[in-house]
Amino acid sequence: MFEYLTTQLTARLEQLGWPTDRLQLSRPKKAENGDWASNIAMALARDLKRSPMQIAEELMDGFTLDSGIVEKFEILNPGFINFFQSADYLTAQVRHILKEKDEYGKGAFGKGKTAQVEFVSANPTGPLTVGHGRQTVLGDTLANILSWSGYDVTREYYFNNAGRQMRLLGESLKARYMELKGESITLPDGGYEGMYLLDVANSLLSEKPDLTADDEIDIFKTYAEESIFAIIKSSLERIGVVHDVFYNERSLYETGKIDEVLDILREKGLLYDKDGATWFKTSELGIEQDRVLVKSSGEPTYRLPDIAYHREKVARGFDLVVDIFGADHIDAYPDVLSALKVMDLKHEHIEVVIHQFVTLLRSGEVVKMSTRKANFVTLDELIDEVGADVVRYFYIMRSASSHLNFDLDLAKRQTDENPVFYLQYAHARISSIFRRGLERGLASDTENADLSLLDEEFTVALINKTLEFPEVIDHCRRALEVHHLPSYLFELATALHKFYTEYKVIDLDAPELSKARLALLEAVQITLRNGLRILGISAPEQM
RNA sequence: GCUCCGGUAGCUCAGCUGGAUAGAGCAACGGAUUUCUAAUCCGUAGGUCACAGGUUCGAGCCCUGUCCGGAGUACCA
Repeated sequence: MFEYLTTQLTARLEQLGWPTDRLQLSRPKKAENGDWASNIAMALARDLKRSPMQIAEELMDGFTLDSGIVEKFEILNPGFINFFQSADYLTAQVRHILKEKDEYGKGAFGKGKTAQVEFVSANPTGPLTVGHGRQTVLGDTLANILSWSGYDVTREYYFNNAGRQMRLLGESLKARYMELKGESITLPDGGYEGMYLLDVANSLLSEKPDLTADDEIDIFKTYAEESIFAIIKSSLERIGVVHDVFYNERSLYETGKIDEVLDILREKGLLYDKDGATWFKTSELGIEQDRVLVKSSGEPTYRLPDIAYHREKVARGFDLVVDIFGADHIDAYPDVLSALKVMDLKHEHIEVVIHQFVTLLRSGEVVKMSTRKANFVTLDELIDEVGADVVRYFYIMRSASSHLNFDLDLAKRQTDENPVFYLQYAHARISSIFRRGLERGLASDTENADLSLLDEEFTVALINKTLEFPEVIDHCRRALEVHHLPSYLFELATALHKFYTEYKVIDLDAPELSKARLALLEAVQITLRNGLRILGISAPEQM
């Protein structure tokens, strides 16, 4: 209906010689204002120098619409045009859902296009924390949304196993290892104190008991990296996240990509040496101050490989590139983007999603996060405590730009008040009705059901809710915001529960109506299941 | 100081690129079950959309300023 009205109204506007780019259609909040509404008359009032009501009248005068789709329209003060859908259209849409099944909600916007979503990208220096968790679920869900919008999506994890941090990790492991052998070696300054390194040291000791303090740091570094990556990957797997590409920063050095960036920038006259370091004249590119790309020690800062990496992303030819960062990396991307700009590379297709921090609440108290891990802070521990489904839902139920309060007490409640179970219950409830129907000899018979019987108030409301699903997916895709989906599914579940309370589905005295309602419930369940699948949350048959 | 995010009901938050009487969950209070799962539904109450100006037919949303909270402002990532 949206597409139909859009094309019809656009044609009408052209016919009158009025601008078409201001056309907007939205769903009114109140049912009495119709199923779709346009504010075009008010939007054009200024240009046409006429009253919105007059414009609406002229626009709609003699304008005929397919009665199989639009039953009627009304013009209301101050100039809204409200469209009401026909009953035939409604039932046709239910049939559409039943036909689409697992495909219902998929869009065509990204058809034939590729997208890359980079997320997590934590260096293998320790287990994923609760903070990484938000980014993990956010990125994966967004990738699902893009995939549902038609894109061919690559999920990518970028990591750095060169440089100072990893050397510190190796030294920290070495210290732990020696500690186990009874030698006291102090942790390096700024080293990693987490107890997980003790576990790693233990397994290293059992595999290679003969290492000494004189052995190469690389042995420890490599072992630490591999062990910790195994921990990280297992956490990702537990929460249902699979990356297609693990991109190693080191390869950028080996292939000379790092030097290429320096050469290009130098050629552009945007590099200079000062105090033994190489500086990038970002101040000439609208950034407050110049940045160091290569330290006086000869090691690059993180900015340089980041730039080279993004140059590679551009070269790889994605139609859309999405970077997910935590708020603490907020200053990293302007440098990268401005570097791409001066290298004359495409950059408009790169989108950055920044998410704010996560605060854990237990018994109403903030759980203090410390790198020394006094309280539980790892993603694994969170999954242990509340389960993967709940973790996924809670992480994306709020907009990424908002601070997230993760209420552990609410998350752990298995019985009540927990929105995850509310959603899953809606799905299970439908399955339960199907089972009941089968017992009584009433199977869902979508082919022969007379859907025109579905005309009661809360039934129509429920159908309308299921029809919003593709719009919600598209909204998430446009805005690169995933939190609209859980909100929507919650509303859909509410509409279902309301329907359930008002009407009896299995009614042996009214088999035709029962069949129609069963067909509708099948459409609702399809919608719920597809939505839950995008969220990466299970859809139980019974609870 | 500067940059970014936030400030909406007691609490946690929505509010779809400016639209119709600002919404939901939780908490509080009151109701609904001989009936397909009550893990549900209905009702009541709760608001100076931080504050002050501005833009226009219309502002929670846009602009300017102020206040409060968070993040950043490294030759850490």
